[in-house]
Amino acid sequence: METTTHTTKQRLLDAGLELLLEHGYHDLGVQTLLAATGTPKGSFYHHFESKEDFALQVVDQYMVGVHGALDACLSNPDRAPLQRMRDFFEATAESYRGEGYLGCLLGGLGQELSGVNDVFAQKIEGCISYIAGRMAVCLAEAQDAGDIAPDADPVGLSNLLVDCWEGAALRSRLRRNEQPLEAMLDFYFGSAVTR
Amino acid sequence: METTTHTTKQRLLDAGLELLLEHGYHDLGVQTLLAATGTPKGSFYHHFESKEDFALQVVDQYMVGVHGALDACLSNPDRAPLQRMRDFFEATAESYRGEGYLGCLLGGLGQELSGVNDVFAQKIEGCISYIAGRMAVCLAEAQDAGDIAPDADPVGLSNLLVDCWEGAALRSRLRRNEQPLEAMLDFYFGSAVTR
DNA sequence: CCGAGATTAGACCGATCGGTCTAGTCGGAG
DNA sequence: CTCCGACTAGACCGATCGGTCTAATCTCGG
Repeated sequence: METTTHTTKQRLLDAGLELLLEHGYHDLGVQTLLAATGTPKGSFYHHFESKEDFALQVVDQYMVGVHGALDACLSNPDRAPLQRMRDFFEATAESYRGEGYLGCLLGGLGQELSGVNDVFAQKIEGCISYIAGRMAVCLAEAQDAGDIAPDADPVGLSNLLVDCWEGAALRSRLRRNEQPLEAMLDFYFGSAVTR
Repeated sequence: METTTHTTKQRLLDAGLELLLEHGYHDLGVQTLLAATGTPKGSFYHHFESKEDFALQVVDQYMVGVHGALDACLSNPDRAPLQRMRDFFEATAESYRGEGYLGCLLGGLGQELSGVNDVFAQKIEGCISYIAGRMAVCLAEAQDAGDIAPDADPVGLSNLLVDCWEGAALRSRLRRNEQPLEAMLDFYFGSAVTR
């Protein structure tokens, strides 16, 4: 019926968001996922070709949320471009808090699988570079408004931002707190890009 | 005889540095390691209690190299403090190049295992914070020399540096090139900290 | 030259992995 | 009511996992 996709499939994807973030790919067994959701194995393999296919669709599911947050934050007319960007990361940090500071799913799967699986490497790289692209648009607006240096490179600065964010998210996962995230944002928006 | 530790054990640790970086923890089977080094299983479990024990000792082995590079770079009297710090990361980037840009072992294992294994989480956090501590010393020197703002926080800036580096290393792994690493260093040393 | 501990050697183990298969259940179109 | 495709249900499969065990083989002090 294609409403919010199928409920069983959706339930699996939602559980996948949580479980893949916590366990990573290889440490999450299909059985664990099935037990956590009360799903029989036949259903899983009806909806997904394989565990890899499942994880890739979980990433798509993750990106649905990212798209939503990007649209909500970056188009806010009441905020300056740089403020809108920071709003997005503050909202992301808030959702990390709700998960117990386990870092970023993209970073986690990217780190674990990109050495060995090109499909995943390219998928995650595409997701991250998409986010950076959205940031670059905002940085260009900030440049037009005179908020950052006229000779700055919005694309370069946007990739830097998401890269450093991923690093801060990893440290946040190691420490289970928000401090690295906030420190990174303060540095980037407070003392660095602005000038 | 405890010369450079035992050769079989050392051979396993050296192979572990490579293989764990490429495969990560769960994707690297003990059998693969044994086949790659021509070691029988009995030897492996004679020298190591378990696969986890092995990986933890590989991290120790990794840190031996890090200590060496830190000592070599950070005590160079011919370079200013900030230059010495950048020297270290440039040397690290050079070694990443030799591995085909697979990122950082600490970041890789930390990301994969810290959600599920506290021993690893604390081990990796300790390693990263040790590196940051060494950087903080150098930043304090830079502050004394007037190279960074007198009100800057060396400890905070040093953690920021290693966090952002780990993020750049992840992106470098996804893209298999050095660009994110250099961009991050240019930003940090070029336009940000200095002032 | 002997004996003992360190190390090598690899067959073997139960558990778990991802994935397949067949049988049953369900809901709605005709 | 019938039928058919979508979905559920879980037993089952071979492969591989980390780890154990026993026996053979080195190494070297006495």
